[in-house]
Amino acid sequence: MNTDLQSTGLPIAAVERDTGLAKDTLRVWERRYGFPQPTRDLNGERSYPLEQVDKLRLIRRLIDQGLRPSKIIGLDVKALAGMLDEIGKPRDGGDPERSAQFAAILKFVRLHLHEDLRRTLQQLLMKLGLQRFVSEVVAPLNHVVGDAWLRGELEVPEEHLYTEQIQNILRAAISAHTTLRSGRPAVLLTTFPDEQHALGLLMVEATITPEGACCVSLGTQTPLEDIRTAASGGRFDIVAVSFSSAYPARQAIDGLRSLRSGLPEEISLWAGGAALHGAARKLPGITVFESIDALPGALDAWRRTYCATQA
Amino acid sequence: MNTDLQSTGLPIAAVERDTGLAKDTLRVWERRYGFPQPTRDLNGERSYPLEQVDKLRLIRRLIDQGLRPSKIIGLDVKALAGMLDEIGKPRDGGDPERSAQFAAILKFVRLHLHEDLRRTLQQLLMKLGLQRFVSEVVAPLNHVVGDAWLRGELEVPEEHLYTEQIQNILRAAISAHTTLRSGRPAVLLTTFPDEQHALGLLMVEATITPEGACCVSLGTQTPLEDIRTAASGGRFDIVAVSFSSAYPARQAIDGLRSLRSGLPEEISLWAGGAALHGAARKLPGITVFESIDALPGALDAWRRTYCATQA
DNA sequence: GTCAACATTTTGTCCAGGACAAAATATGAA
DNA sequence: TTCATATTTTGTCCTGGACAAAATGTTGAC
Repeated sequence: MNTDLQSTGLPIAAVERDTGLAKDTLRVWERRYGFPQPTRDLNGERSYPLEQVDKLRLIRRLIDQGLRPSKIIGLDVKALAGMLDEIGKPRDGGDPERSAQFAAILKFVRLHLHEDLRRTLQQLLMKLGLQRFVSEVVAPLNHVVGDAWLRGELEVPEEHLYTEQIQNILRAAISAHTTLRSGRPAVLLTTFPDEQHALGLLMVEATITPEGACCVSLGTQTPLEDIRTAASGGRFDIVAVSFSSAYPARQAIDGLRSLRSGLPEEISLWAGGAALHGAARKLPGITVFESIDALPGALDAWRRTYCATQA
Repeated sequence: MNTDLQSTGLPIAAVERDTGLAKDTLRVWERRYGFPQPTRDLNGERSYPLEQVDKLRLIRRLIDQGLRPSKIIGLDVKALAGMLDEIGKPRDGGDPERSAQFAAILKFVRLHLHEDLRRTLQQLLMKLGLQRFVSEVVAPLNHVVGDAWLRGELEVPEEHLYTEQIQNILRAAISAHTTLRSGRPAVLLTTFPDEQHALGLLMVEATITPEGACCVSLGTQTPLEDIRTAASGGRFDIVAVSFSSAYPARQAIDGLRSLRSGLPEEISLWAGGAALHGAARKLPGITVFESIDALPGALDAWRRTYCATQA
């Protein structure tokens, strides 16, 4: 930990934490591509200037979007930011009133106006109801915030503030729907070991709890084997797993296949999240969600298949 | 990711994730102490047998408790488990009825009886009220669960289940106390970059929100510099930081001192958590909490100092 | 045209073993 | 006791080589 809050450069371990790039990767990039090019401190250890760390962050985001290091590592910060803009664009295009609201919310996040943020979200929740709030506000807002973060327009605490507030509102709303003790289906929610994002799980829970499903969330990062035993032992009907956009698609697919084969046939496996777009056909026996809106329909379908009576 | 759910040995990266011991550390222990002694796979890469990983986990826990690698790395699993038992003992010793309740809760956690777990906690919350629930149930339960986890009596998903349920209950209860728009003091809650545990923050929030404080949580892992700017820019009166027992004491102390010096004098800095026990005198200008029970008193003291009128 | 099989390049992670500063402990003085 | 100083322990960093897995490019069959 730096003794000064102001420091001229970060040690390699801090850069690893900040950018998510492994120490080995940072060193091998330096060797291969000549970037980053940290200065050395008195002990001959790498010290990364803040601008280089910023650029590394941008590069990291672009790689998560499918670009390759060698293609982009030589570009300057402006060009990288431009590419992220391009990628962020194809979204949006909804109701202009809603868009304006999103812009306002983003402003609240940026200016740390937590009161206004909370109030605005709460009002939207009241107006729309939980399910529409999730699909029409939270989901697109995640994209807006994600894009802003991608472009470096948000700092860490802003992103945290946003996530916390959304979580608070969703959790509160979910717990207001006092679930049926033994609602069906019983759904086990969690993520794979390298996935830290819990928001997707909450969105799922918020969408299907009002439909009478009985959700139990294990939070993030549950080992595969443990998901299997928890699902089998807990009389669950469905295991639902979510993946954020940064999660490696291959790892998700392999993991899901492996989990599917280890799970009793009568337990359904549901999966969704940005990492799985277009991967449905590679995952036989698994219900892949391209959008959160598909959840209620899938729930109905499940009930028609497995239950004589509707809930 | 392993293709098989069953595998004979884990690669070094998986062991790093599982045990929290850096790859470099694993390799240097092997060189110095002869343990762990992984087999090699076809590519000559380390493959750690599960028993060795289990032992590493125990060693990790003991090191977190202040023991040193060279003293314990040669012991067998049984001896290590025994030492953890010793350390876990000095707790307990409360109301026998309450102890029985804790044992029951622990059983629910172990057996994944989420319904019973939720119901029992909810009942205790109703009976005791939020503040007493936190100090008389959540705090000691954390110890009980933490000790069980330390001894390897709980698996990952059980620990997750417990944490999730407590979080759900606390968040719901907190949001029921619709905070005064501009309650005083305004408190910014967060943790340092290497601290992932959010439960401490929620406990603080649950304890002081009913007292009329206005809490904003940034969640875990906010960079020091960002805490500073967020606090200064957001008109906060108090910054509160929590540390779990695994957090390195030195790092906490250095970080707090640094944060204190970077923060305007009129903003108070509060800190608490297992990592800080007995560290109060090393932290002048910082309010260090040995127990969650001290929070309401400190809040009163703050109000007497900084406000003419009580809230 | 799509798809599968194969060849090539790119890329991340692993390895060894040396070095060294920071943390923990032991030792001695006030 | 409490402080300052020496010694040991311990985690992290270093270099530069190696190589498998992933991504991409190519070919040929359908």
